[in-house]
Amino acid sequence: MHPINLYNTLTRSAENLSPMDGQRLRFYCCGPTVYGRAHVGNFRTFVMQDVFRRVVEAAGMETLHVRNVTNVDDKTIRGSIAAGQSLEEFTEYWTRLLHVDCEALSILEPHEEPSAIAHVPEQIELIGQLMEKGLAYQSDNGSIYYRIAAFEEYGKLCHLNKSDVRHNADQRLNTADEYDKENASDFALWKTWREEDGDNAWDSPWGRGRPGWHIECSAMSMKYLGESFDMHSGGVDLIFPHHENEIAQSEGATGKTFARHWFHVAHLKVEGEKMSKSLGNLYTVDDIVSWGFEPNDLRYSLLAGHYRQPLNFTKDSLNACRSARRRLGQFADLLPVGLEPTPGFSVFAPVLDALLDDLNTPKALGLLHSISQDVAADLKAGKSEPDEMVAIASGFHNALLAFGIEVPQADAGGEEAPDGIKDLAEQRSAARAAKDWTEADRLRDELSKAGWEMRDQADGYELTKL
RNA sequence: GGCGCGGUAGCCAAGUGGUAAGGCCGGGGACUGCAAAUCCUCUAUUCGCGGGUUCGAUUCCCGCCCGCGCCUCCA
Repeated sequence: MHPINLYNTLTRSAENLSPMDGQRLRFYCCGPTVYGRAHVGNFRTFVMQDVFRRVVEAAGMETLHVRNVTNVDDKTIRGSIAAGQSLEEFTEYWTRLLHVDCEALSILEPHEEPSAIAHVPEQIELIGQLMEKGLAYQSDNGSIYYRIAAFEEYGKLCHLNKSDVRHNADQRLNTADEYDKENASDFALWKTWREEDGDNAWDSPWGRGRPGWHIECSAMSMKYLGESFDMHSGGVDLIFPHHENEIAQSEGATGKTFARHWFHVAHLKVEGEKMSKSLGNLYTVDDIVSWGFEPNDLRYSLLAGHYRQPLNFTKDSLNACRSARRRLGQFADLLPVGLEPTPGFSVFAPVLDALLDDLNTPKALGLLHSISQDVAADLKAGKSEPDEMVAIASGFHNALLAFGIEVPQADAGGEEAPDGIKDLAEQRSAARAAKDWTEADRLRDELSKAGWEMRDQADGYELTKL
């Protein structure tokens, strides 16, 4: 069992991480708000969280992976009302599509996937503890707020001094909500019912209402992982305020360290621009597929940059990654097939080392290519021992699993051509046999116009759908 | 104002106090009737700029220029 070295936002340094209980590495991932299709930016975070899990497991550790879906908030409530559906119906619909996309991207299912709707009692219980400890208070309008002045360590994750916080720095805040708080930086634990909430209200000791956003993650992570666990993660935008507030809620209530290690994934840009609804660049997995790429091309491209660095997502990068994946596929075709895979990375061990070193996926992918080329050169030069090849093929296979990358294989077989296309192809073969190049070229053009590419091979031809 | 990140070939992107991984694109070659695919091969005397430390710096230090992120509900 190798520990993984991972940058910890809390300490601003890379630290070794292994299960604190010596058994399973328990970690929590902040999932999406399910009010629409998840976009490539969301998936950068989810793919990196997935690679974290795969690498940790490849290093011989067991995991307990919890990823929530947020289904009680302004956007889901507004969306469900607009759609004329219950909040459950509405958010279950988008959760199902999330699962479809995750599967397409080879993202492993978390062991638990709790949602806020299903954990209202746990959240109420936690708020009650905070009330008892004087860390929360009820305002005149009935809502419950967290009293950050009472939590000494507030700001330790995002490294902001309370005095340095510029309140409402980017003018996004709805100031109408702000009057009832003792301090502008206090945040809502329980929101009292308002007209626009419709039927979405639960009874609590403080009246009908709904939980605030941050409390669900504190309640659910501690329910499934315990009051203290190994790692907590999400996109960088969650560092403040979401994760800072989770720490305040959880550590305030239990007096114990919440998550030991905080892992945050930098944001994705699209064609050099910030992603935003107004720019219309919140691309989805379906968009990528409609451009003619495979979801795995997207996955590869999300691993092509280091997770702590902003990554620029472009169609060019998808093209590059598709080619790179094909290249790996060509290598895979050289390896023996049908063998019982063995554990271990063999000559590909440096790939795992790079991944264990703060999830250096760009370096690891580079090594995957360069080692593959070395192996291929040895194979072609007849310098490799057949029994070595079993371990090497397994090592390659295991390395791909650690990335969650799939490579196209020659024997995968494409789409079957319809009869009309096959007829044209046969005619062209005949023309070629007769050395009638003009007719052969004409038929190739005709096939191309019909959407099929015909490639001549030594012993026949291959048809590929364009 | 506070905190933080980055500037490496046409593009993407690793990296180290001892002289630049890898991928894509592009060039050349093999193969092919021609293509495509594939294979082989080439492509940064140089790492934003200016100083300093050092036998030696892209890598450490200082200054500057440029770009970016966060500072209350966006992965």
